Amino acid sequence: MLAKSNINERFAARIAPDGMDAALRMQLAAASRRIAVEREEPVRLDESCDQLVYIAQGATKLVAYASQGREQIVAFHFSDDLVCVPARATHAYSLVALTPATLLAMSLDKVLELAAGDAEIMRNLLVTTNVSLARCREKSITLGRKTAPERVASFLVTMADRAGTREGTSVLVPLPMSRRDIADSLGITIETVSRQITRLRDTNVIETIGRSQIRILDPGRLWAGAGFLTEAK
Amino acid sequence: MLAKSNINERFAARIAPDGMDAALRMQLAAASRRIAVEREEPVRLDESCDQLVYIAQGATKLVAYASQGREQIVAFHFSDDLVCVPARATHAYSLVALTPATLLAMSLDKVLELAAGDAEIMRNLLVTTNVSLARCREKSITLGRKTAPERVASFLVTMADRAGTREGTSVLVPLPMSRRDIADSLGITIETVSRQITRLRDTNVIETIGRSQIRILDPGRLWAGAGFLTEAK
DNA sequence: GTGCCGCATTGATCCACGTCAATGATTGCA
DNA sequence: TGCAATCATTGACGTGGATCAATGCGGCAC
Repeated sequence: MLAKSNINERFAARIAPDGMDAALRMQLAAASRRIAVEREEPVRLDESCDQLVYIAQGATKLVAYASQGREQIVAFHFSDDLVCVPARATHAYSLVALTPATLLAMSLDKVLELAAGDAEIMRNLLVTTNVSLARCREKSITLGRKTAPERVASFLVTMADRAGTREGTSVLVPLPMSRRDIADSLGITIETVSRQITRLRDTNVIETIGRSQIRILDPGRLWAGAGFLTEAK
Repeated sequence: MLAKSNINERFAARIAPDGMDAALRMQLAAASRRIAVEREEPVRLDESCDQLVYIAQGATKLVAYASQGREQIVAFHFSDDLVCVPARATHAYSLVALTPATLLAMSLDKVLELAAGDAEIMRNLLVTTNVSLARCREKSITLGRKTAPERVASFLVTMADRAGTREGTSVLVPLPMSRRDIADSLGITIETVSRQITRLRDTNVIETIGRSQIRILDPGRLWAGAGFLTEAK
């Protein structure tokens, strides 16, 4: 478990790698709240304004809710990620832990106010937000226009890219989320996820290691089945 | 048609409403390129790095391409909007005009470099990006978890919010995009969009005025059919 | 006005994925 | 090491929206 002071330091280094003014560091520490959460525990946040959350340790999912109990996972986040949890809009959002996690939460407006004079912090927050936006857009394509086989392949390629470790020609990918989480992230059902993973295993594209790890044996074929298009039409 | 100098002024006012240094203004003008496009014309942009585009006049769509000619509209933009067109990722993107439009395009990195010392500009760009991110997340829920009737209702509610004009209890909504654009934005087919609009008209929720305008007669029922959920589950 | 073209609508059929139900495997705990 | 609970897999069947195919209609040019 991380001590509060250590978390604040890591957050400071995250938004200002070149160092931060001691006064600002203290103000940010005062405006932020350390939160420890267990697996599957939702993070209790102020929903009246956008919240900036620093994932000091662990992994989380950002979940959006539609009517009738439907859930869509909007993003996964891992250690040292920054995530903006939107204020209540036409849908409600919550941040839920995938693993035991230690977080630092604060109001985005408050951070913008405190760091109003610091262009470097603003720039880092902007770049981070832009990366989130780029990921969200890629997800829109997957959700809007891809078949189930392509969705699962896209997911595995993305996870391999974010958290995989190369082993010669193959890639070992940890899957810290359940099949339900994968399904809720891809806009399909757990049964469909399962069938697609089985199919990829049967065709020797991947192998499964327990429930929470897969090894990509043939990255080329996995990529080919993901429906990507890198060159303009 | 807007003159180049006027466009630059409006862009400056958009990212620095409280005024901008004359030197910076000139540097930004030098780093940016004015582009006029016709209806359905794709904007020719440098795809090697993220591009920041200011929509001075007109309306555009940001389109992402998947394999086999599938298209997903990631966002619509109107006058005075700022949009970041991502560099080529696992999918290609392009910005396409919905109406004749006048734009100002530049490299995002270049802007960040030129405005590196200006926290206020960074802040405005950050807030703008955060709004785009929030919209993209709302879209993810629609694409991932909603039925066709809910998608169309969500779309009309969103358009009413962004571009509608109130008329007593009803709302007049312009639809500058084709049925194909609506379909490509919602991840369904034009036929399904058409059937849903017909259904909404038959149940007196909306009325259609030509092809590019609708009037929402019963905003409450439209909202109720959009699958929104504003309170946490 | 009027005629033409492209977009939109409507209908019939199909199929990918959802749903429902049962079985099987993994993991945490005693 | 074995048990139980949970999670994942597999199979059978149903359905919402895609696809294919006409037909209708709005908007622009002349």
